Amino acid sequence: MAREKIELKRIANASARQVTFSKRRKGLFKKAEELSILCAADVALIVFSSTGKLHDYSSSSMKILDNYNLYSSTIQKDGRPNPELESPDMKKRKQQVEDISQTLRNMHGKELEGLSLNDLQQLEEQLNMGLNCVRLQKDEYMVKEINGLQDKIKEGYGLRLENNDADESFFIGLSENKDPQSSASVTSSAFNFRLHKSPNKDYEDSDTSLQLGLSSQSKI
Amino acid sequence: MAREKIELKRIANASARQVTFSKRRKGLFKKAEELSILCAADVALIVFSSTGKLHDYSSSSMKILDNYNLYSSTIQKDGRPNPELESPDMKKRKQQVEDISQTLRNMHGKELEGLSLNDLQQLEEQLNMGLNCVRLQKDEYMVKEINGLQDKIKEGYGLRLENNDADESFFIGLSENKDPQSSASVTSSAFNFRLHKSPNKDYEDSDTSLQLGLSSQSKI
DNA sequence: ACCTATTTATAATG
DNA sequence: TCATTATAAATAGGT
Repeated sequence: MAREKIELKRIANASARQVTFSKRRKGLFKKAEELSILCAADVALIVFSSTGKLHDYSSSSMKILDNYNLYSSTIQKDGRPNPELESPDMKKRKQQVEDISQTLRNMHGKELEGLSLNDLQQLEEQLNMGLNCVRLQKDEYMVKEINGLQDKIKEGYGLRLENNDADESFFIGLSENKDPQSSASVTSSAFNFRLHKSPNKDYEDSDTSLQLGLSSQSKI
Repeated sequence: MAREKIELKRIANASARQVTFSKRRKGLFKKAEELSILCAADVALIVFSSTGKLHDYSSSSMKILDNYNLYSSTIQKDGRPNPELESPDMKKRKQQVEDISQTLRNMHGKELEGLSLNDLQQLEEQLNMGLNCVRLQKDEYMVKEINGLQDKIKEGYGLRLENNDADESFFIGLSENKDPQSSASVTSSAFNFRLHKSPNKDYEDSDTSLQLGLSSQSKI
């Protein structure tokens, strides 16, 4: 649109390229604004010059982007996001991950050095309560399993003995505990069966390396 | 740029506005691409029509935006981000928070229903190990404190008795344990002093509501 | 930065 | 949406 038509390819001369960049960038931003006004559209535009300088425009209703998410789009040449220009939203999310991970590491007994005595006692209490719940759940699980197996065996008995007087004393009487909070000090009475474990290791002393999170869950 | 000049304001007629939107959007995207090619610039452009439809362009070196962060910029009119158009990066981060939170809830003995017996045993083991570490750290903390106090008292004695034969049998002999892993089964030997607690509650039965995370840390 | 010949974009219309 | 076309706007090259 000028004295002569130019080919659509990178302008070789660096200073000519810079001049053209300035002119066309201005034009592009103007057109972006016109579009947003004339057509009531939301427009957001980011331009990096070849020297790396950032220019951006966003229409009023997208102004939120300015301090929200648009800056999170500012990827550097290498494809990594620029943390300087990260959105507050992403920053918040990252901080959240960091905080929870720290709590989780503490619950695994790691990085306790900075904690006060009060923190440590709270932590101990939480771990104790968690442990209680887990043991109760484990008990419940196993009680169900055992009852199921007993039912199966009984059934087999019934078939073979044609519903005659089978020796019921074979079976343990187990009742399922629905409410984990109802039995007070279950800690020591909890089953401690070992499954899938080599028998020569004591439970409390197991040197199984600390698993941070269960198999299906994220690493810290 | 046409038969006649138009005023820079929202086009009143809806269908005329739609036509102009189509034409000008096409022009804007063309100019954006030209700028990126001619000037070796990185350009990213997002346009929402007034009907809410999304159009976007990004130059090749910003293509990363397509599956990275640009879509996280797509805020809806109400200012909330649209989860549909969230960046994979943000999705990943959110999932991470969700996963870790789930692990943390499990460690607090919550939402155990879906876990297998194996999961429950792993969890129990982790909690046991964490508890050991926390108790060791607490012991260490208190041993230091006690030693410090004893030193202070000794000092006072020394001043008052002018370094004469004070009754040293008053002091407990305590050694600091630097390595938490070195003493094997500390669980039952750990101190269980209660600080900042009402004395009428038993430790194991405490109905203190479950605190998810320490005071300085995030809620789940 | 400005100038201006020329190209390009596009408003109105069909 | 597509095509036409008169006109406005953008801009390449020169200063």
